[in-house]
Amino acid sequence: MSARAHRPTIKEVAQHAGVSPMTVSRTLSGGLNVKPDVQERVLAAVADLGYHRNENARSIRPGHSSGLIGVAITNIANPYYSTFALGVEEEAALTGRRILLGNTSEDADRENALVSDFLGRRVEGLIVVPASTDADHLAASQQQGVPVVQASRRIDGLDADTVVLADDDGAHRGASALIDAGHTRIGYLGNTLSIFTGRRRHAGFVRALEERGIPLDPALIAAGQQTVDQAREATRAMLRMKNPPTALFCANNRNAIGALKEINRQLGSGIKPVSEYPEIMSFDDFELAELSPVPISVIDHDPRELGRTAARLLLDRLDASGDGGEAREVELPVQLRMHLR
Amino acid sequence: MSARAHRPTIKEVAQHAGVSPMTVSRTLSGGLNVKPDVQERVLAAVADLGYHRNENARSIRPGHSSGLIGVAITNIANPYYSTFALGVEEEAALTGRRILLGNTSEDADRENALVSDFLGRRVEGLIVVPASTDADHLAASQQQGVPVVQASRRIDGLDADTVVLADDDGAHRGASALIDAGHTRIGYLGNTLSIFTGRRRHAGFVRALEERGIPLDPALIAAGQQTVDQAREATRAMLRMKNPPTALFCANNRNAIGALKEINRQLGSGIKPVSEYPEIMSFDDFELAELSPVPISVIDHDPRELGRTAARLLLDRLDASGDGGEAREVELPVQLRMHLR
DNA sequence: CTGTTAGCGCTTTCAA
DNA sequence: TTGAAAGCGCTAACAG
Repeated sequence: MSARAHRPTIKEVAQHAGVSPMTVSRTLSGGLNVKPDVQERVLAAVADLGYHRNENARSIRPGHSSGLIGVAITNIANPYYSTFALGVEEEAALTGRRILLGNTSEDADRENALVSDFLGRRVEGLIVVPASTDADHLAASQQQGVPVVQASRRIDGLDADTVVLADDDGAHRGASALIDAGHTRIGYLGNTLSIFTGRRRHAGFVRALEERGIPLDPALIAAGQQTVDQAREATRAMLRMKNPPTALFCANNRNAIGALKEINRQLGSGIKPVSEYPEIMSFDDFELAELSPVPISVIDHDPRELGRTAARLLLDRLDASGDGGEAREVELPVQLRMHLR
Repeated sequence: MSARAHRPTIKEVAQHAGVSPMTVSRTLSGGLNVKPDVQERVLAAVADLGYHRNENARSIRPGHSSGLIGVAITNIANPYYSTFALGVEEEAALTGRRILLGNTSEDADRENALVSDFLGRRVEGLIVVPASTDADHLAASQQQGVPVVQASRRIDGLDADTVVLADDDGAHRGASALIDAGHTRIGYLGNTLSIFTGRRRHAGFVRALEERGIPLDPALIAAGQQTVDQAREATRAMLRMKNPPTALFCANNRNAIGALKEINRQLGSGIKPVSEYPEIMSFDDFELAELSPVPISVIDHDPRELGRTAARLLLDRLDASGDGGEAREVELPVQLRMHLR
């Protein structure tokens, strides 16, 4: 537990090795034009003192960057986002970069503060799952040469690289499959339409119904649940209807899990047989979905790949050093995995 | 997508506001001894130029620190660890600090490299879920005045603040409860005994059996599964025994989920009724545990609180500025939630 | 091959 | 209340 409370500097290493700081610097940067035996002495001194080159000092020199990527996501604890973060981390680590991770809790103000803080720490770029609908802070970042990648969601009017899922297409295919299976009363559970993915998935869902001439019953639309508990409550309300839905379309894993929990709870009280509960279509796969008492189909995708792709878009731009051109937009495909009655 | 590729410095702000850099610095540090109207002018310039104080440059000045906490965990995608990371992030954010997050993938070399990198970036402290059994790199960090908190696991011979779960006690209580319920053939599924928690939970389990005079059948001990798939395979092997266990003790969520998946799969083929499958005791709660076809009891705890506690131990030490004294050891309690046949 | 000088962006110290 | 000088740790550019 003893603390020397002092971290050696390049000067001390130099002194220890009997050379100038420049020789230490050169040795640590690959050793060009440093005699092998001198290098050895330097490295020995480095090891002796436990020296670590100060990256912050380095980063203020012209031509040097921080090696930091700022990552702002809405909920670290949600497996979808943590897996996304893993993908970013892995890809960044391949180039020796590290991630500064911040949680926005779906709060635009916190996102603003986070981005501002990240810029102060001289991140090379930002990867953001926008909680905000406002482009200003991110546009400002780009104007200062700090590229932004928006992942999973897109902000209107932000001209930045984007990677999103095929939300509309996936939802459309999922809902269509339910209709194909004969469902006409399909409940919708999703997060608020003010969120990009919520809006797109809802749109795909609605489009499928319209195409097939199925009337849209407002009582069957519950958009606004951000948590599992809220989703459970919304499900409860829907199942209480005199003419309840025969299928539930869940626009994300929080809502699917909430629906499952509620159905499972009601099954426990044994009022109705399983066959009278709605089957489920979930946008997002999740662990243990297979234990569902009612058939559950999944609109599946890979959040890790989403993270990797976001990182690659950013790293591309960093290595292309300079403007790099047009904002790119990637839409990752989703895969429908059916499991119906 | 236009990039000015330039971030304003304090000098430019000063020029823009018609003052010296010092006045800008003072204004940004609270405005002591700066006339209000001058402050206004400075802040206007800051806003105009989109200036963000360079924290890296700041941090190299004596007396200033980076405001960075290095967090190294073994698997970001595991909800247990991501929730842990959330706890750390929240607590760090309360003091204006950010976290540098790295994934070790349970690899000691990667942990070493990560810690080294973190030290180079002048983190104020480290929070580590050790993948390594070697104390050297972390001890070295402490010697240089960078405190370390080890979370969830403890490394022998590392004199650092520690927060762990009541692994032994929890496992002991869980196993005892199974024995109380009449089980004598209890299968053990856990990760390798070379990992701290694996060892402790196994020890608590074994102790419970020994206390009750229940012989330890080596065929019922499977320690070494790190992934859900490995756990599934181990479960399969155990259920194939001619005299299979009547209960499974799962030492973490990966193993519990693997066991559940295997049991669920076998149920699908309808060879045996549910009642003939083992019930489960899981160290770690997890989402949708309640959907288990067999009764599942849980040794529950709060990974977010684990993260918060780890962060507080570290922040305490940072704010106590100086050695701060003895290494502290916190053992967070676990809670048994029974659900048996 | 090695060292000296200068300066990155910032703030502490001292002077005005 | 403000500014000038100096230096944090590091490394390009230049000298030797």
